[in-house]
This record gives sequence, structure tokens and C-alpha cells, in this order.
Amino acid sequence: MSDDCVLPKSDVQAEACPIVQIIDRVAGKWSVSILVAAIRNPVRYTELERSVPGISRRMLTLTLRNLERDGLLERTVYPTVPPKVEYSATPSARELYGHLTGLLEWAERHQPDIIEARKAYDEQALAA
Amino acid sequence: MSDDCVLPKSDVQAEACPIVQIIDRVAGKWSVSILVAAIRNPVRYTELERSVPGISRRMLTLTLRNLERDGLLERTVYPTVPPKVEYSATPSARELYGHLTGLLEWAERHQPDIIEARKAYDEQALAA
DNA sequence: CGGGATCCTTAAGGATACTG
DNA sequence: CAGTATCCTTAAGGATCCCG
Repeated sequence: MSDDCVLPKSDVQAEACPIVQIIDRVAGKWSVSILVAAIRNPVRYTELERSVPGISRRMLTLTLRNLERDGLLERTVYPTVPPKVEYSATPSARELYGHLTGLLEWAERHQPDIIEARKAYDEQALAA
Repeated sequence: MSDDCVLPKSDVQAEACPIVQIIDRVAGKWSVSILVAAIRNPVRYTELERSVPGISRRMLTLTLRNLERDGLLERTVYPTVPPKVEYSATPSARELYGHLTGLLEWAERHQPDIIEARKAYDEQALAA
């Protein structure tokens, strides 16, 4: 336990620009979904499990741990029975969120274009 | 050849929000590096191979094809000998680039914090 | 409820050889 | 030069059981 990295390992060695690594981490499918869910108000584990569609318990836990480790989420445990744990976005995450929404907005605006571009590309490829 | 998707496959089924999928695609390690490299002026295959640090020929080709398919890169072949192929960013990609730099900038600004947060987290975890 | 540990499957990705 | 095709390794991720 407590490896250099919590997630399985994504960097082979010195693997280039660490900045790109960070983006890759933070803009990943699970991270984005979780951050978006946690940005408004603190969320609980089970809440995320339901609101993040296809996520498995394993990936939910792993991604949460990484986001916490990177200082993007704060984990608060309420020592009640049954236990209650809440994850809330840190200031750093809120700043990030602004840029993520920029990306999100771009993706939304261009989704139709992308879909059409793919169709065109695929049809073109069919003309083998 | 010419599957629904060129890259091996990242979505299991209906797998949730397609917007997040797009971001995942476009903000991936290889895509970001390639887009950044291609934004100023058209780049050639071999140029990318050298400028994108750890990328393999396979991933370079695969990622290029996907970016082309999504309408983010335009591929131009000059029928010379030896052949010359250039990849240039489309308007769509240039728009995206603005948001990517936002993310890049965030990552740069917060890199020290992240590194420290990780150290703190790891030391804390060592107190088992 | 909120996980940790383990096992197993699939997908991501690297290396290399070959080609127009 | 700019790939494609193939083979193979590793890492991502799912399913499940268990525990405080």
C-alpha cells in the first residue's frame, strides 16, 4: 500500500512533461465526473456511486484517494453509526472547475460537429 | 479495420455522458501533446515522433487518426518522393486549444501545491 | 455506510518487422 | 517518409467478499 501513486500507474518512467500528466489525471473520465458532482456541495460515497453512472466501487475509491492526495478533495469523516463520509471540493479544485467547464462547454458546442465529422470520416473510409 | 472507434475502445456500453467521453479523448496525454505541437504550424509525422517524448509509432498513428476523425486535425499528403504528410489544426482545434491552455496554466500554477499535497498525504499515510 | 484486499478480464500501449 | 500489421506485455478496471 501507499505506492508512489495510488492509481495503478500511468507513467512509465520520467515520461515527459509532468504538466501533461497532471491534466491527464485531472481531466480523466472519472475525475471529471466526481469533481463536477462535488463542486456544489459535499457529497457522500454512496451518492457518488449512484450519480457517476458506470463507476465501480474500486475506481470510485481509487479516484477519490487520488483527488484527495492531490489536494482537490477534502475527506471528512463523521464518527456516527452508521459512518458518514463527505467529500468536498477544495479551493484548488474550484479553480480547476472553471477551466473544466470551459472544456465542457467546448465539448457541448462541438459535439454535433464531432459526430458529423466522424460520420464523414467513416463513410469516406468505407470507400476502400 | 474502420471500427466504430479507431482507438481500442474506451466505452463499455452506453457509458454515461458523451460529453465527458469527448473531454477524456481530447484531454488525454497523447492528444494534448499532439495538439499543442500542431497548433502553431503544420507538423509532420516524424517531427511529432520526436517532439512528443515517449510516444510509440502505434499510439502516434492511432491518436492522429482519431483527432483527424473528430475533425481536430487535417491531414495533407504531398505526393512527392519521399512522401510528405502534414497535420494541421482545424478551427475547432484552435478553439479547443484556448481551453486547453487554461487547463495547462492551472496545472502549472498548482504543480507545486500538488507535489506538496502528495508529500503530505504520503507521510500521513506512513503513520500507519 | 464506506470502504480495503483479492482475483480476474479486458483494454491500452510498446516493439518490431514490413511496405508503398 | 509515413505509415500498417502483428505480437506481446502491462496497466486499467470490474466483480466479489469481507470488515469496522
